Amino acid sequence: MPEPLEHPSLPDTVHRLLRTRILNNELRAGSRVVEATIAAELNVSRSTVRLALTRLQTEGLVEISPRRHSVVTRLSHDEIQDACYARYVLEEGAVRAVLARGAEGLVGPLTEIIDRMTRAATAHDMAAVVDLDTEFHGTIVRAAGKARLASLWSTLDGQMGAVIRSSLEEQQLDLAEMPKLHQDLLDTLGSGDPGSVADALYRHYLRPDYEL
Amino acid sequence: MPEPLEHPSLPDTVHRLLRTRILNNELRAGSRVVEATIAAELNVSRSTVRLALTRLQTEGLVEISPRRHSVVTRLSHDEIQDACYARYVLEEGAVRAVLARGAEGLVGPLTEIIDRMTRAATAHDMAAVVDLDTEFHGTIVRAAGKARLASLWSTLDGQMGAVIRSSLEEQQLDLAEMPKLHQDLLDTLGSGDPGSVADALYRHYLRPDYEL
DNA sequence: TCACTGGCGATTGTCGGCAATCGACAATCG
DNA sequence: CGATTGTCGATTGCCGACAATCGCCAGTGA
Repeated sequence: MPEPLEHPSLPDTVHRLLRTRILNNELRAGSRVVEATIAAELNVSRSTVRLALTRLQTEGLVEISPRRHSVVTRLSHDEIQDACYARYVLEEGAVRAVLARGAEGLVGPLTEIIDRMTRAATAHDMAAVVDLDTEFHGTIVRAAGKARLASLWSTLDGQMGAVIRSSLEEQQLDLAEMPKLHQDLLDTLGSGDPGSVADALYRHYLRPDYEL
Repeated sequence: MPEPLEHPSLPDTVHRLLRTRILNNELRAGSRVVEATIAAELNVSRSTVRLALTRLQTEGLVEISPRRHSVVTRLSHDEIQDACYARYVLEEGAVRAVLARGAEGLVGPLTEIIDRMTRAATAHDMAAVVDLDTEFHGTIVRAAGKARLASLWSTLDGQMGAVIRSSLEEQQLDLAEMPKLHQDLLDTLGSGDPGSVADALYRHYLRPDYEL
């Protein structure tokens, strides 16, 4: 299978760069993002930055006010819950498909991710833990073999990274808890019962007091 | 609440135009789409067309091969099923939220849509029926009050229009059946049981032999 | 003092141009 | 004669420039 050699386009690169900057809080929520400034800094044209920004907009990471300027999205509590619910719905749909074809192949990779997460957590490496969280859930979603589902899921990626970060920072969540939370999820997945996995996912993503 | 007066940007307009052209099969699946040609025809710049095309790409309506040209997506049977499953998952998630807060307010609007659909079906106005189908489901999804969910749902809009059209054309589906199918869905919705609505939705979107 | 108006800098919307890269076909070689 | 290479038109990737529009603020008059 001769892989077609992925060559990232310039807007792709800019998009990814800005994205990580936002997620690392180098670009604070609420701060203005000016096309020309970024363009000059990265030494690319404004059009390129522009395209990257519109992508970030569809991901919900920046808001573009026409004719005015762009702002890094500041997620309210409600919006966070909203994003979490969407993510939950998508992942539950994926899990149902995974279970229908048997989840055995997943246990190995997921366990390995949890191992790495444990190491990252003891090292207090927050960035790594967040990445591994994405990898964990992404592995599940991709295993469903539903391309559109996975693609929708990944558009929520950025926001979720922000969500986890803020949860951790507000100490509603302990870094050390993360591996355990995912181990629980994996255990439920092993049980093979779609209903209980759905429940576990719900608890994983949403607080108990969340109202539908 | 002073609505900010939506002024569609030029790319927006181009995007919508191309979209309807594709959905109306004026731009056939598989045919090439050349930026410069469209630009000249609509008397706008290539950059504008370009932006519209990238949006269509994220909606899965065109495929852009880097450095080559763009092609109107030709959906294989599997891809159609894939898109349908994604749509089903999202709408089920929305319905659960709707039911949790009571679906009474929905019955009126949905009945009215079905009425209009009946009239359109007897008039053999396929385009209208397809539009009303999206309106029906869109009304449900928006009623859930989950912004992200609705936004993800609407990115699948284009593809679903194509799906319905092809189903109708292949005569796996009769135009006259459409209102009845939606009435069934509405009835189940009235029952208030999430499980049975989920089943009904599944049947609505997917063939019985669909494998998860 | 305060509301309003008009100008100014800042920022985005749109544009057309140049260079890079592609596919197709012709020319060339073994 | 088949395979490889060189060339050419077509098309996109990226760019910088100009025009439109915005928010801000000083100036004006009541």
